[in-house]
Parts: sequence; structure tokens; C-alpha cells
Amino acid sequence: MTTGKIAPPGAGALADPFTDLPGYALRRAANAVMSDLTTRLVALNLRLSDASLLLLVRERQTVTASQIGRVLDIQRANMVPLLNRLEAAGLVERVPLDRKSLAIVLTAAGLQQLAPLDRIIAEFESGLLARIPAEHRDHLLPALAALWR
Amino acid sequence: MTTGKIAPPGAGALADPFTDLPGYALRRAANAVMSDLTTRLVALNLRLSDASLLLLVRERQTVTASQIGRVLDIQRANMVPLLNRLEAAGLVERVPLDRKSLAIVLTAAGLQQLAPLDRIIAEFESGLLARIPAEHRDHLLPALAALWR
DNA sequence: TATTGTTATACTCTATAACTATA
DNA sequence: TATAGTTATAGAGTATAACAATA
Repeated sequence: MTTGKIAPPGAGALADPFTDLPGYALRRAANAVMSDLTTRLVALNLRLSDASLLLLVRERQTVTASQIGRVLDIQRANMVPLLNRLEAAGLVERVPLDRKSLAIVLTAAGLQQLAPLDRIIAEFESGLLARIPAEHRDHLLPALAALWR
Repeated sequence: MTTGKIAPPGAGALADPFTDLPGYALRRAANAVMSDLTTRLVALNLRLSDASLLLLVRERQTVTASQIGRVLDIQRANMVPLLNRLEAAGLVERVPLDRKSLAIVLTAAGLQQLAPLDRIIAEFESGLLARIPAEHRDHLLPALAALWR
């Protein structure tokens, strides 16, 4: 012991004292789960926001960048580089709706990406649910929905 | 209509088509909840990582920066600016354990910050739980724990 | 007058590689 | 040889302000 006043750190791993805090657990769970999905999406060269945008554009054929941003909670200004990248990748196109607004539409290549994307999302979501003990499983979605909807 | 082929965007707000996906709900809930807590912590001039570090250091009196990083899932390299800021704010000190390791200890000012911090965390966590319908409430923590522990 | 798309900018968080020194 | 602390750096995500043009 060198300082005398302070005990040595101890060899073993430190226990996490916050595991009983729902807010903390929510952050850790979201980080772990989104990191997992991000890794899966690398196979398609997509990011989380890319994937959600592609899926949204399929659902709603005619959407403007501003509308997408409002739904996905992405600032209007931050939609620009996102769309630039997806357009550069040939997955979406900006089609003028009038002289002010642009519709974001899927290209043929964008449509083709949706099949493997659907598969990845389905595997990810089912894997997520599978990790939750059965008695808690059906409560997760309504509990989460209450926190942001 | 200018293009003919594409329908106008529609006046009302767009529905979010992903509300039934647990992974998506998890991300949205975590973002909303953490944004809320971040706002509350502004009153103490603390960030999320600052707060969790202060609380951890109180629980475990003798911890090194590396140990803190392992518990809180913060890279060793990213601990440095975090600790620099907390030390500059006079909330923690780096105390040599030996010639290699540093113990992170609370200063008197750091200890004083813990009282209002505890209050903010308690209000935040109870408010979070209060928003969840009673029948789902007790299931949230075990469900989340299964996703990252 | 409100909204769209855009530019510019900045801050936070996160991730990696590499270096020195010590256990 | 493994670990601690550090530096430097880069990539994401996010936030605000401001602008021109159009609904």
C-alpha cells in the first residue's frame, strides 16, 4: 500500500450500482441493442437512420424531407446530408413535387435493398424479443410506448 | 398537381409506421427519456456521464479511471476529457494510488453536488415509472436488464 | 406569413490507434 | 506481458441560426 489512506482498487470487476434504475437500464439496453443493429446493417452499408428512412419511404410513397424528419425526429437541417448520402448511393431520388417541395422516392436499387433489409430487421426484432423472459415480453412495447408517444 | 405521377403529400401529420417494433420503440423511448434527464441536469451544470460518474465514485470510494470506464461502458481514452472537466469544475480529484494508477475521489464540492443530484435522479426515475401504465410498470426493468446484462 | 430546402457551424458521444510508464 | 493514463484523431448524431424561394 503506497498512500496508506486509500485502499487498493481490488482485483475483481466492479459491480454496477445502477442496475435497479429504470432510466439507466433503458439507456444501457438501448445502446446495446442499437449497437447490435448498427453492426447488422453494415452488411448493407446502411446506418440506422438510413434504414428507417428507406422503410418509411416505402410505407408512405409520397413524403417530403420535412415530413420524414418530423416522423423520425430528425432535424430538417440534418436531413440534407442524410439524403445526400442515400442519393449518392443510388437508393433514393429527390423528385420535385412543386417548385418548393421535393418528394423522396425509392429508386430501383433502393427497392432491391428493402428485401435484405426486411430480413435483417425481422431477425433483429425477433432476436430482441427472444432475449426477454416470456413473462415480461409482452409488456415491453406498451411500457416503452408510454415513455415517448 | 405538377408532376402528375406523384400524389401531393397530404395535409395531416404522417403516422409513424414503426411504433410496433420493440427496437424502434426502445430507441425512441431512450432518446426521449435521456433528453429529459439531460435537461434536468443542466441545473447542476452536469452531463449524463458526469452524473453517473459522481454517483459511482460515491458508491465505490476507491476507483480508478479505467474501472469507472469498464463499469459505465466508457472507453479509457474518453475518460480523460470527462475527468478533466470534472476536475476543472472542482468536483473530483485524481489521487495517485501508486505510480501507475489514479484513484478518482470526490472533493468537498463534489460531495455537496450529490444531494441535489440525488433529488434530480429520484424525481426523474419516479416520474419515468409514473408514466408507465401500472400493469406494465414492474416488467420494464427485468425486460431491459435482459437486453444488456 | 409559414414552410421548404439548404448552408454553415458547433457540440456531444463514441471509436481507434499509438505512445509512455508502471504493475 | 498486461495494464493505466494519455494524446490525437475521426466519425457519427444532434442542435441552432440564418438564408432564399415558394406555398
